[in-house]
Order: sequence, then structure tokens, then C-alpha cells
Amino acid sequence: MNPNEQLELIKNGTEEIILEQELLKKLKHAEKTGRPLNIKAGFDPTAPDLHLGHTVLINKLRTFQRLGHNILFLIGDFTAMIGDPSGKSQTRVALSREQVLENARTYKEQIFKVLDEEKTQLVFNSSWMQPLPAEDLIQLCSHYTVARMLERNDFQQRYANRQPISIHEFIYPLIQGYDSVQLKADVELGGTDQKFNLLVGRELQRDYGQEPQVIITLPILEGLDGVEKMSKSLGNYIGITDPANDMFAKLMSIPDALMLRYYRLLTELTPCELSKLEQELADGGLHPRKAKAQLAAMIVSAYHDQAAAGEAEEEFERVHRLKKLPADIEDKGVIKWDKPKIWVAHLITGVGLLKSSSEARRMIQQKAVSINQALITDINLELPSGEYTIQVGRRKFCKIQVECT
RNA sequence: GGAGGGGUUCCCGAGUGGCCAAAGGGAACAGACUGUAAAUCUGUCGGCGCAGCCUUCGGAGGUUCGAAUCCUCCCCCCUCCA
Repeated sequence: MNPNEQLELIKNGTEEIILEQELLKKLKHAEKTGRPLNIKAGFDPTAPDLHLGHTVLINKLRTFQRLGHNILFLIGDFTAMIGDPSGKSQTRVALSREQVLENARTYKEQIFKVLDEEKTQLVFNSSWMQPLPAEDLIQLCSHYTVARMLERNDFQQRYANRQPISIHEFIYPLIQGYDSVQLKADVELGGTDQKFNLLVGRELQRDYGQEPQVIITLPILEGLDGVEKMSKSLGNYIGITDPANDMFAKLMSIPDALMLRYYRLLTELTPCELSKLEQELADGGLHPRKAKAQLAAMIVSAYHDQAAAGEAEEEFERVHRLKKLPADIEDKGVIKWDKPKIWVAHLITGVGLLKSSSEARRMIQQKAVSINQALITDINLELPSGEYTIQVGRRKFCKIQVECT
């Protein structure tokens, strides 16, 4: 593929490329010399559960990989000790060597669902940061000023709002930039919230006498709520190792307004196909529910397979549209009770569907509890020995055998 | 070193002696409706076999008939000045 075509493909779905001309130049140079570009992307080893939000970037890495470039998947095990201060500021605990390696292993398992293992280089920034003498670190710090650091949006805001900023947080962008120097990165990818850090890399490379990297920022994917960015800590994520049924159901629960964005960022639809889809949705030719199910099926197929996607869709239909019991209900085994009858609330908590009998009481009052498909209305209901299928709300089910004595 | 601000139920945040299990918002959960766990509306949202009782407002004491609110000591966080 010629450099111009490559550029088009790379551009699709990106937020910003700094600078596009430089990228084109690099692509041309790579083609001429046969030396592939070094494509860098850094990940924090503290969060080894990858979710769809991460895949926006990983998919872009795959694009580069398919174009024959060299992927440097950087695990920021050294920087993890600082914890990226971008956005929220929560001091993180330093990880042990063992934990880092363990997390790295988990990363590998996950990223190679998307990337080609053979062609991906996994690097750790501790390998050059650990041995770096203090003098050199100080020297590194001299390349940047406090005023310039404070240009970064979140630092600026925190400073203005009298929120604390620790000195070591200033070092984070510097190290990230220094990683680019070490790796001689030609391109670095990151989320839009990484823009500042990525730019520091350019400046440092220049200072260290290298050709500055091109930076490509990618949109931050919103989570299931459609507002906050997808993250594990906010609980609004879809993990790429989620079971097919969960993945499908979670995708069905995104707000309609988010659908096209998910299509654009998470599937391989071309811009042309996307606009066609948008058109169909707008003129009512395509039902939003169908469009969403199709999206869900596409994504589940990518991380599981087509058969799993089909089954997940059937299951979803069964439980949520037809409101029938799911195909597989967890069997909780036997519960023994030393009285002739058991109170429903105790049964529900005993089986672990709810945490307290107060909660069970409320759920019953809200008409959310059924036993053997019959709605429970009496809060004082007591049950004798027998087998029961309990349902609380739409999503919690279990089977239990009760033995009263 | 000096001055000031603050720690409230999952989160943000009100409350400065009783009407406070604690406003409001968010999250979450449930119900209705539907096109789906979209959207919208309504409700719930510490525990307890619950019209009652018990435990909560950084920690420990104290004042009071009564404290998240007042006093004492302690712990933690932040800002400004130097």
C-alpha cells in the first residue's frame, strides 16, 4: 500500500495527528528505505483488565502492524510507581516486581486477541529507568520548566482550584517522553487526555537530537453510561475477556446515542459504511434496536466467535424481550434450615441474591421477587422444603433446594 | 515557623443542639411503559421477622434530658504567608 493510502487508513477514527505532513514523510521514508516505523504506545501495568476503551488504541496499533510497521507495546512498570496524574489524581501504590510481571502476562494474553504476537515487541520502561543515575534524571528534569508543566490542562485546573499537585507528578510526562527517546519512536499513540505527555516526547526527542515523533491521539471511549470515560474503576466497562452473554447484554444497554460512536471506534466499518448506517437510522429504515444488536454481535464475534455471538443474542432475547428464564440458571445446591419453614427473606439472603433481609423486604414490596415464576406479594411468606427457582429483578436468578427439618 | 479551610451514609455535597437514618445531585436497584438492561416517568436506596428497635456523620473522651452539630485531646488532608 502506498504511503498516501496508508495515511488515509491510519487517519480513520483518529482525533488528531501532529503533524500529518511529518507522518506522511515518515511513511514515505519507510517505504523507500524498507525500514518500518517504530510505533509506540504505553500502558500502565496496574490495570491489566483491558476493556473496549483500550481497544480503540490497540485497533489502531493493529492497523500499523498490518501495514508492516514495528509495534512497541510499552509497559510502564517504572512510571506505574508514579501513577499517571492525568485526570484524576489518586496516589498509587508501588507494585512489586512479581505483580508487574504477572500483570504483564495478563496483558499479553489479552492484547494478542487483537495484535499479532510475532510482530509485537513488548518493552518495559524500568529496563532503562531503573539503572538511570539520579544525575541523569535531574538532567532530564532540566529540559522542562514549571511554567510549561502548568500548561497542562489538568495541572492548571488543579492549581487554580487549590488542589494539591505533588512534585513527582511532574516527572511522569518527562519519563514518558524519555521513553520515546530510548525507543527512538517515530509515532506515539495515546488517548486525547495524553496529548500533553505525547508532546513532551516530541520536545525531548528534539533536545536529544532525534527526529521528533509524530503523535496520534485517539478519542476516549465513553462507558456504558454514555458520559464518563470507560474505566474499570467506574464500573462502566466491557472487558475484552467478558463472557459472550455479558458482553452482548452490556452492549445492548448503551444509550442509543452512543451507538454510532461505538460502531465508528470499535468495528472495522469503513467511513462509507458508517454514513450509510447513520442514514438508515435517521430515516427509520433501520430499527435502533436491530442496529444495536448487530453492533453487539459484531463485537462479541471479534472477541469470542460468531457462534457465541448468536447464542448470546438468543439468550438476550429470551430473558429481556420475552422475559423468560435464562437457559442456564445457577444452581446453588442445597440449603438446610433447622425449622419447619423458611422465611422468604432469609432464603433470598441465604442464597446470596441480596445482602440483607431489609433489602429483600423492599424488593418484595416493589414486586421484584418471583418464586417458581409466581410473583411474591406477601412479605411474611414462609416456604417448606422443596425445590425453588428464585428471581429477583430482571437479572438475578438461581435454583435452590431447601431442606427444612 | 505563622495564618486559615476541611474530614458527613457508594461518590459529590448540605446540615452548626431536638422536627436527622441526616437536604440535594450522581451512581445503583426496582416497577411502569417500550424498541433493549435505550429514552421517559415513578419509587427505593444502614441494619433487624420492620407501625417498633439498634448502629452511623475522622478517632477517643466530656457537657446536656438530648450532639453530625458545643467543649477537650488526638489522627489525617488542603491552601496561603514566610
